[in-house]
Amino acid sequence: MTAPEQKNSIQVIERMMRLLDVLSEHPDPVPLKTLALETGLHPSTAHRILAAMSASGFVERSDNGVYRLGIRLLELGSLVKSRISLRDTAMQAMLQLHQKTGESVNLGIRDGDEIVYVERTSSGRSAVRVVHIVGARAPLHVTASGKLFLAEDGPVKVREYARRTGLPRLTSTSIVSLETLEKEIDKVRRHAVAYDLDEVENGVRCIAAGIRDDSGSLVAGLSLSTPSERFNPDLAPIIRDTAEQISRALGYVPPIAR
Amino acid sequence: MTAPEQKNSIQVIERMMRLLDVLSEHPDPVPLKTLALETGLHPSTAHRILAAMSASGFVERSDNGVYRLGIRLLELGSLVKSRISLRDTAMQAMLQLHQKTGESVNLGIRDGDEIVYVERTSSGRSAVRVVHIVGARAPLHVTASGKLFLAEDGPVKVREYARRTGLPRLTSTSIVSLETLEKEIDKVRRHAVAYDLDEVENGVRCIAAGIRDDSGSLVAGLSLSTPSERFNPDLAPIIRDTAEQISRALGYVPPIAR
DNA sequence: TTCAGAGTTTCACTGTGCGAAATGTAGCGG
DNA sequence: CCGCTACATTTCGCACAGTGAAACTCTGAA
Repeated sequence: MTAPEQKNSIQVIERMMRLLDVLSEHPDPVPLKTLALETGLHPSTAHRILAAMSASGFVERSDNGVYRLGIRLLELGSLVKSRISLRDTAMQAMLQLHQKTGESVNLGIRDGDEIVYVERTSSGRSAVRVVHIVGARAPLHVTASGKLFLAEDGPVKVREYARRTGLPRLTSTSIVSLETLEKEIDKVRRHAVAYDLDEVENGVRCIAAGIRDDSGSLVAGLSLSTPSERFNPDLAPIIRDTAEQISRALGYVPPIAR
Repeated sequence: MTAPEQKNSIQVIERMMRLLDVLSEHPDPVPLKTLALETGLHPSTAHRILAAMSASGFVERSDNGVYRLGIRLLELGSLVKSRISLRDTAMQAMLQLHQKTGESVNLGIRDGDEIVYVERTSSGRSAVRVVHIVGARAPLHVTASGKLFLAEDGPVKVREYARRTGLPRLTSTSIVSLETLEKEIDKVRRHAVAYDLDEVENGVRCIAAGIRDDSGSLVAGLSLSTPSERFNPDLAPIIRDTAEQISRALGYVPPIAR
């Protein structure tokens, strides 16, 4: 089997896509016969592929035997949407912030007990290394963005996080006691901004503010990283403003003043 | 080839779904090696299936060779969403309820033993996170909407549900015994309204009422979610009225008063 | 430059997906 | 009720489509 057609091609998957295409063209549920006709597949072949897709939720088969697109597509589609809109929306604002400040700007999202950096504007001036590279991860309690998520969690979850992780030390200034962490988190909550002062990597400091989506959820941390000697806390308001700008673009509606 | 495994099963499609599952669990793009490891597939097999999915838009492969879920899933997912016929009908009433109460309103439908959230009005005031995101799922017995569906099932099916799922605990207040669940379901039946008191997510409470279609079937749960400290059971009648309004619009005819 | 690791391509092999045929089901009309 | 039709579902022998191992290529780090 060396046909040139084999390149980038698996027959079953292509047939499956054809079935999904036909289903997507029909507003109403579709019977097997129609699907077989419009895809050109043998009815028993179509039947079997539809059964496999039905088992995985890609297709839904009702009692009277008609098929429509299934709920798994909605779930996966929602993931795609949420992952695209955050990055695309954030990137422009990040580049502007980068130009204003001359420092690297990072976008970090939460994955369990860690921050994962998913976007970054590059800066020739930055001495920042390993930690803030796209794809890199770091524990919540030593990163500015991570502290935002812990502040969102509330005291019980912060304690659970501390117990679960043991608050590992990365540098001599890392927070390693629950008491210190809780105090830090309180400050984060009050100021809606967080700092990382040489806590994850020696010689690197960050300021971060939270990005929220249309449901009000904290979905990412926007952080500015600088070498320690260039650290400037006066940049906090501008970082907060940028994060708020991105949040609004994501559909976030700030709380009514109380 | 007569293995019992063949029932409802096509190996390539199952492998494809496994790859999609892994990608859905990773917020960031994933390299081939990781995908092969986490799915247990041989790298060349994974590579080929990913290439086939990439050709159809189910997966997107970037220049540096990492993979993420693709745009075709968003397209198909949007179709699924738009075709849930109750969506348009419900949305207007949901927005009104949202305005009246200032809280987030969710529309959840049943998929087997879980509730899937298919619509949501956003609220800047809500601290609600992961669970009620569009596309998210949660077990029936710990969600207000889910309890409506269990009440509709009847005692035999509720017992089967409990046996089948083991009533997994999500929080310290989750219902985990059949006896407690049956009592709760009885209350739901009597009041035509259901509650979720920190049972699926700490710090979040819901009130839900059922939406019925023209055949009288329960087709969705309309729920109002609030942070626990803002929980107000006095909102139950207004939620019930809104659900009834939507039901009527779907052609539901209430039973003759008795 | 070399080397290691990841990604990509090739190919012999076999078991998985295939279509034809048989069987089952539902609805309709007499 | 029975017979018919159309569609759906299941069965099964078969061959080719999908497979994994090996070879090859590429990339980045030392």
